[in-house]
Amino acid sequence: MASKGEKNRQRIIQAANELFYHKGFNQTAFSEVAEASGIPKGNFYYYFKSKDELLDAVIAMRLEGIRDMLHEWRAEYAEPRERLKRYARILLNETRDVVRYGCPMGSLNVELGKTQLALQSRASEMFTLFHDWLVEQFVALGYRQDAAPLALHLLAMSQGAALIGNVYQDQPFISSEVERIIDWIDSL
Amino acid sequence: MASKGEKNRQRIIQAANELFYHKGFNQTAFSEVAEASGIPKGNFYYYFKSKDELLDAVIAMRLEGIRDMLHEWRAEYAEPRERLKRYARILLNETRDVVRYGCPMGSLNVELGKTQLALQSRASEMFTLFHDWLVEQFVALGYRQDAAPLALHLLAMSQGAALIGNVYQDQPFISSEVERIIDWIDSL
DNA sequence: GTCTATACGGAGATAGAC
DNA sequence: GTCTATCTCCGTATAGAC
Repeated sequence: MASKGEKNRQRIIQAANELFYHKGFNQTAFSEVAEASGIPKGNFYYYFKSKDELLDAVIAMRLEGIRDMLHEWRAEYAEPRERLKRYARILLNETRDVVRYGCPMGSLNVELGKTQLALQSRASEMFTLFHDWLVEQFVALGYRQDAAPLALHLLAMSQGAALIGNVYQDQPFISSEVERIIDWIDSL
Repeated sequence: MASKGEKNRQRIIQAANELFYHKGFNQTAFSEVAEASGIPKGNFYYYFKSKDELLDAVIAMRLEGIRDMLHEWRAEYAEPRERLKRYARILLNETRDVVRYGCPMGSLNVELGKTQLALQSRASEMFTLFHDWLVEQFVALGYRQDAAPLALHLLAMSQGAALIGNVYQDQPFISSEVERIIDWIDSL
C-alpha cells in the first residue's frame, strides 16, 4: 500500500539519486533535492534522520534495480558466455551519461572512499552484486578458483573504460573498450 | 631564488596536494591546509586568488613531477617495451595509498568531472602527459594509427585496477592486475 | 609580507505551528 | 503529516592592523 508518506519518500529518493549521480553526494545540498522533488527540505527529517540515511536509501534503491536487471539477464540469456557479454555491454546502455558523469557506482565509491568509509562500504555492495553474478557465470564456464579473480578483472576493465571515457568525454573510446572486453570473453 | 614568500607558497601547495588527495578537493577546507602547513588561512589570499587557483598550482606541481618521472624512465629504459612495463608497474610504487585513497589522478578527475569541468580539464593534463609518452613508446614498437588507442587502453586498465583495488581495499588484486597488464604488453 | 578579526553565504539540522 | 521559520556551524573570502 503506497501511503502518501511513502510516495513522498520515494520522490525524495528519486530526486536525490539523480543529483547524487550528477553532482556527487557531498556537493548536493538538501535545498537542491527539495527543489527537484517539490518537497520542502524541512520535511526531509520526517522521512530520513540524516543526509547519510538518505544516501543509504538511495543505495538500497539502486541495489534493487541491479538485482532486477541481473535477474532479467538470467532470463534473457541462457549461456554464461552470453551473460558475460551482456554485462560487458552495460556501458553502452547510457554512454552519454557515463561520458558526462562517470559510472554511477564507480564515481560514488571513489568519492566516499576518501573520508566516508562506512558509506563507501555500503556503496560497494553494488559492485558485489555484479561480482557475485559474474562469478556464477565464470563457474558455469568451468572456472573454479579463478572465477572470482576473473570477475574482479572484468569489473576493473569496465571501470577503467568508464573513467577514461569520462575524463576525455570520449564516447567512441567506450565503445571500442567494450569491443575489446567482448573479444576477451570470447577468448576464454 | 627561493624568497621567503615563495617558500611559504610551496609549503601551502605541498600541504594542499596531500589533503586534496586524501580528502578530495571540495572536502578539504582552508583551515585544514592552514593547520597542515602552519600558515594562517587568512594569508592564503596573499599567495592565491582563490581555492581554484590553489588547485591549479597543485596540479602544476604534479605535472612537473610527472614530467620528471617520465624523463627518468626514458633514461633508465632504452627499449619501448620496457618503458611500457615500467608504466604498468606504477601502481606498485604506492599501493598502500592507492588502496586507501585511490589513484591521485583518477580520483581527482572523477570528482571535478561532476560539476567543475574547467578544473577537470586542467586535471586531465596529467593523464595526457602519460598518454603522449605511452604513444611515443607504441609508435617505437611499430604501431602507427593504433598507438593512441593502445595508450588510452593502457591508461584505462591501470585506472580500472586502481579503482577496484580502492573499492575493496585489495592490495593483492592490484598486483595481479599489474601482472596481467605486463603479460598483455609482452603479447604485443 | 604576515597576521587577526570578521564578513557573508549556505550547509545540515531543529522547533513548533497547523 | 506537512509546513515555515530559524538555529548553528563552517565554508570561502575580505579588511585592515602591524
